[in-house]
Amino acid sequence: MSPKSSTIATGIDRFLGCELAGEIEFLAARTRSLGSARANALLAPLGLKVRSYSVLSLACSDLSPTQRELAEFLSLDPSQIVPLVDQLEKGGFVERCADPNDRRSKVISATRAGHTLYKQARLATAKGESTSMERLSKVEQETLRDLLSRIAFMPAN
Amino acid sequence: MSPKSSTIATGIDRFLGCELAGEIEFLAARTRSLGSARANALLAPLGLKVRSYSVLSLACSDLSPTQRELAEFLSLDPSQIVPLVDQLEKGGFVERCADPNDRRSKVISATRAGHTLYKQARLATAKGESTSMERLSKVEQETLRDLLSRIAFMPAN
DNA sequence: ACTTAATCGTTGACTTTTTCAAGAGTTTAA
DNA sequence: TTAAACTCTTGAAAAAGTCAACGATTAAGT
Repeated sequence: MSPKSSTIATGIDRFLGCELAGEIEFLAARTRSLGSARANALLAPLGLKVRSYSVLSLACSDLSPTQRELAEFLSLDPSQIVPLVDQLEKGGFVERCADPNDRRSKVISATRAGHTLYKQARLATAKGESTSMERLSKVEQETLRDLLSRIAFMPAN
Repeated sequence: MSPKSSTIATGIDRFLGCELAGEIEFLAARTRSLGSARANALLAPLGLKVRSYSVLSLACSDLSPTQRELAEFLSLDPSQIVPLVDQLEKGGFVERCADPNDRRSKVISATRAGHTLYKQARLATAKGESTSMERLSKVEQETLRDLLSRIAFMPAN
């Protein structure tokens, strides 16, 4: 047995010590790439992708997000939100409601069916996340979440 | 003064407590998005983007990566490496060398000019990274790097 | 040795994602 | 009341991602 024991050797181990592997932007990119591939696979049976899942998640919150807010929070162009909401609306999972405070905006809220779908989808992403994090202890997982959230919401400056 | 004091209010603060904001995959996506936008802006004067910078970085290591290895390490399709190396080669920063062990492979290595360019580029990305991480202490930064690198290199399973 | 299967870089076609400018309707400020 | 700013939407164009196939080369099976 030339590789250690448990996991499959990927062949990139010899790059682990290189300078690039120490840059958080690179690490974040790889983390996202692996994570979203996994999440997409788990969400596919529900007819969702990571993007549409994210919109559904916010629509299921009690925060009544506008499309503009969805775009900013999800790091997307406002024009990218349109087809995402279109598709969820077509499936009957989400509704565009008039914003009482500002008739320019449209507030996205989940229907009953949307909430039901989200419950299942959330289980899928939670499963993916626990797979991604399986090499970290519970405490480490919370630390990671905290540190990441502190740099993920920096103002544009 | 309605916003606190220092930093610009982005308007997404009210979403910080939502369920999605607690998912690492989402946090990694936002981190990458902010980070690569900043890095691209800093690398642009050098004629590089994050992608080409990453290839150059590995070419400057003493690891003699093949294109296949570059693809795997950078989470890209092998066919995406081709134009990246083409461009760097055209600029005289990188060379495709025959792999003595396997004539199918091509080893990518940096030229003198490539090393020079990389030194400057590395300064740019380091500056971007320190901006990204400015809300974290030095110890926290190292913790984040360690935790992320442990989940960023999981085997495919 | 010889055939078969697998791998590497490359190309080309195709889909998806990203980016950007502009338009119609609405709100805010002057 | 006009002008400027903002929201959603559309459409076009560029960039990125996916995938199958090819020639050249290596590895495996017999």
